[in-house]
Amino acid sequence: MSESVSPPPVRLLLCDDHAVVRAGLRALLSSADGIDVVGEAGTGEEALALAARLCPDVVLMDLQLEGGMDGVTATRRLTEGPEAGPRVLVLTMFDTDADITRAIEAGATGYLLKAERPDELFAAIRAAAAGRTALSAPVADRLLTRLRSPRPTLSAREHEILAQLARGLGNREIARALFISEATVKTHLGRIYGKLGVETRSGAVAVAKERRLLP
Amino acid sequence: MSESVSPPPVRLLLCDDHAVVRAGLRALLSSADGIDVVGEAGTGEEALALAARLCPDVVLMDLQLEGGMDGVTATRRLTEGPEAGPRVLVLTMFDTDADITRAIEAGATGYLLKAERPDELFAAIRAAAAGRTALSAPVADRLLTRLRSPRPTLSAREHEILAQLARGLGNREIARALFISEATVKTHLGRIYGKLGVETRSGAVAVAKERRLLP
DNA sequence: GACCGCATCAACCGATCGGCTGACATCCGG
DNA sequence: CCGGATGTCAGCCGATCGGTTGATGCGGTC
Repeated sequence: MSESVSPPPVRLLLCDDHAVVRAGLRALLSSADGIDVVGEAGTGEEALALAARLCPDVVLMDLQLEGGMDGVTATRRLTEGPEAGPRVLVLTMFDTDADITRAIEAGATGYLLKAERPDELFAAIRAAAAGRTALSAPVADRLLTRLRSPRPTLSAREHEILAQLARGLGNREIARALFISEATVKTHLGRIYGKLGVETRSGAVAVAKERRLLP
Repeated sequence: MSESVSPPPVRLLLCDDHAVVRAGLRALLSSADGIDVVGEAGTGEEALALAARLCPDVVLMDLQLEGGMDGVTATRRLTEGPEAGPRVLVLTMFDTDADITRAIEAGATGYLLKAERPDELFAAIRAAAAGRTALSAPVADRLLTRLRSPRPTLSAREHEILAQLARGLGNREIARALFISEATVKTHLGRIYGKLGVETRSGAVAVAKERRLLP
């Protein structure tokens, strides 16, 4: 090695809406070499404010946040903009296609599952600080599967239809809600069924909730 | 006080399917006086086996467990039986009516949210060890609200119907799946609609997913 | 300009759903 | 022993759904 002294520690900001989990992570990470937890946030807004003030190298972000801003939005806000923001490492419970996609599109440097072993977490944080991507094995799997057989994505209009559907509305009511004719609603529904691989409205709602296509 | 020496520490068993959270909790609790983490389990089955071997005073149980046995079942198994088993303190993310009810029915001594402050967690663990009940404030709120205006609860059979409904099955298919007649399915569905306050199957699925009445 | 995806609409038809009434058996607690 | 809750089943009917075919207009892209 050309380095004789240890490199500066990674400055880390925690963002998770569960205080217990946050405290647990802080306690856990304090035992890891080269990682300094410089702050914790319980909401997306707090994370943005603290990041601006503390200039951490890495933000460890949970995607599921209570209240206003969700983790994806917070990630986007942290990484957008011209100046070099912090790297965002997503740490979450779910390896859903939609979650992974949105997080990566939002600028996340890595995507880890909470089911991962703790030393993987340490390694991923250091990797993220160096700008390298870190993915949990199941996440990487899903990405590759996706690339092999690209999933049809719902159009914006189809999402709106789906949202109304999930409220239990009938075709006529959906039509009125969106200012279109009943016939159009049926056309959209047919396409949605096709894309989601279902045959009924209930099935569509179930799949939509499953893949978190709806708020 | 009549005690001049500190009481024996609480022997605690962790059960959570996320390794990172588990490690975090262990690290966090190691800083608390009078609490000894004697083991961790990642599944319900593991929790039962370890509890039998380690005889912990308290099991800290997550309700959402991957794989076979869910947290409610594990709790029931731990607390049922004639001999004095461990106290089970539920630590979970959701303060849903259904979750709370089922956990308490299964024999949980307390119900804490992961959003709680860490020192509340410490206090709750000591309370549970002493056999006292510990509830997070939002949980207690919900229980009281429930008592004031009792919600209609779905019967076991209605839950099964709902589960099939959420798979997108038609009445005939649900009937075949549950070995009953189509007429019966319709009868159940009608009652489910009434209890959930909806008028369509899609609405029922949406509400069910909302209230986490389904796995 | 031709092509294609997306959104829009119409009309039709068979299958299914939702609501209704009424019935019977079981089980449990007062 | 009787009521209440639950689970089971039947028949009826209007409303709705799901699928189909076919058509129009609009915005991009090659």
